[in-house]
Amino acid sequence: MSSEGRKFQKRQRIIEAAARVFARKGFFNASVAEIAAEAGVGKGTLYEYVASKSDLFFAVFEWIAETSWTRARIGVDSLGAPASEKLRAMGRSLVEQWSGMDDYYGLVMEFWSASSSSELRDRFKGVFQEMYSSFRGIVSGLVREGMARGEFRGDADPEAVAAALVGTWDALILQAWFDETFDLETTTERFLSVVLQGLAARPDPPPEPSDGRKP
Amino acid sequence: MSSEGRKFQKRQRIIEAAARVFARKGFFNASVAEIAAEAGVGKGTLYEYVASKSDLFFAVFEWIAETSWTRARIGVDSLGAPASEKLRAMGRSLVEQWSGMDDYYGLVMEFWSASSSSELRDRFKGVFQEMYSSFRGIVSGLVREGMARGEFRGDADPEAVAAALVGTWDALILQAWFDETFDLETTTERFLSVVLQGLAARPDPPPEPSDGRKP
DNA sequence: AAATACCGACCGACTGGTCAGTATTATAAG
DNA sequence: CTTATAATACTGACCAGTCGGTCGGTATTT
Repeated sequence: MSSEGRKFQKRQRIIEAAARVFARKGFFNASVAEIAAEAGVGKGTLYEYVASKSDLFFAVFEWIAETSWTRARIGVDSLGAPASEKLRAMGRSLVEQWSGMDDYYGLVMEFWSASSSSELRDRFKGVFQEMYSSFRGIVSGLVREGMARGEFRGDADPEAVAAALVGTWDALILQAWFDETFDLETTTERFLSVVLQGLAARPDPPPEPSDGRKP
Repeated sequence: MSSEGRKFQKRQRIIEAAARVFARKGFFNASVAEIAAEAGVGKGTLYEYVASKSDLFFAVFEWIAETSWTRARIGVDSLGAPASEKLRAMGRSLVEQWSGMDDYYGLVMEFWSASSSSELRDRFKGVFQEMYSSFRGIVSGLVREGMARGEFRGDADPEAVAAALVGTWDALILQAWFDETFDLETTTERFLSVVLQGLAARPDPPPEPSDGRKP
């Protein structure tokens, strides 16, 4: 393997080791020495691959954001399905994904916290905003699709629904993380049903009245 | 004033000073010396009133939790109003409250983060769970009320709706915190409308059709 | 004059980052 | 293939600085 490739790989090893340690201890309680040990390298070596502890933390953030983001899109591609089905699939896939990320969830807290103070704020905030915004974009796109198809009411506000829905998923996952007795799947599913019910075009009155009479 | 009372008052002064400093700097970057200075006392004196930095942090947490909790209940007391109206009022009051708490919002991050690592985890987690659970209780109570009145569909799941709704409010407030261009009021209002629409007993959207005819 | 409240210099523990020196690998020459 | 040499990778003892918490002594109240 090329020298470049090896360097990259070792850097990645360090990042993943750091992710584990940061998840266990939090940013401030994690010492660089411990991270180096976890990665199986000397402290000095670690500093050959990252510029500082903060940089390392940000690299971990980017890595997690990247992987979780690519995974998050699963399920939206069921072509031709009704928008409501796509939204359901999306919810399921999100919930499923995060349920398997227990180990790293503490990191997310740490990221949020970092994005609200410290010198890293701006960098974190930017990535966060970007991520959420793309995510909202997908969801609002689905809502619009449903509206265009006549599946959803025409007077819905796609942006508002998307923002809220994304937020709800987030919050419910968070809640499940806090309270292991919380039934994430069921709650997500049922609430989404209510929302979809609220979004549905009126099922009762025929969309094309044409019963021969006029008001 | 009694010696007891004065002690209590000075402790409170220290707690509030700590809240400011923690909000500015975060738990780890805030030094006890700075907090003492902000409170206008010597470091040694501070330690007459709190046992440790961690203790102080937890005291701040309890204080914020207490005050924000008491404020959060505003608006639910509009007796006799339809459940949907009460829910709307609740949403408004929450949004309004947190919009005014900008200064302390960073603290919330810090609390979440603390509740996911460090020795303080269990204490924080407990209070958080308690708070959310009571809050969900109020909301699910409102939903049940609406169901009993025949205002909401009979097959709704009050727990699920409550959990999700509380989560949504949280998440939207968070979003507004991250993105100052975000229109919190409108989004909250519109999404709640969708949800209420989905909860409504009759899936008959127009509130005042009243063209004189019946389907 | 006793008791209480207050103070900040000081201590030990710890940490991020550095660097002089060692080990390993790549390259060149014989 | 072997040896010599340059280059790269690696290491952990060490440094400078910070911080939570203590304590002996001073000011204030009772």
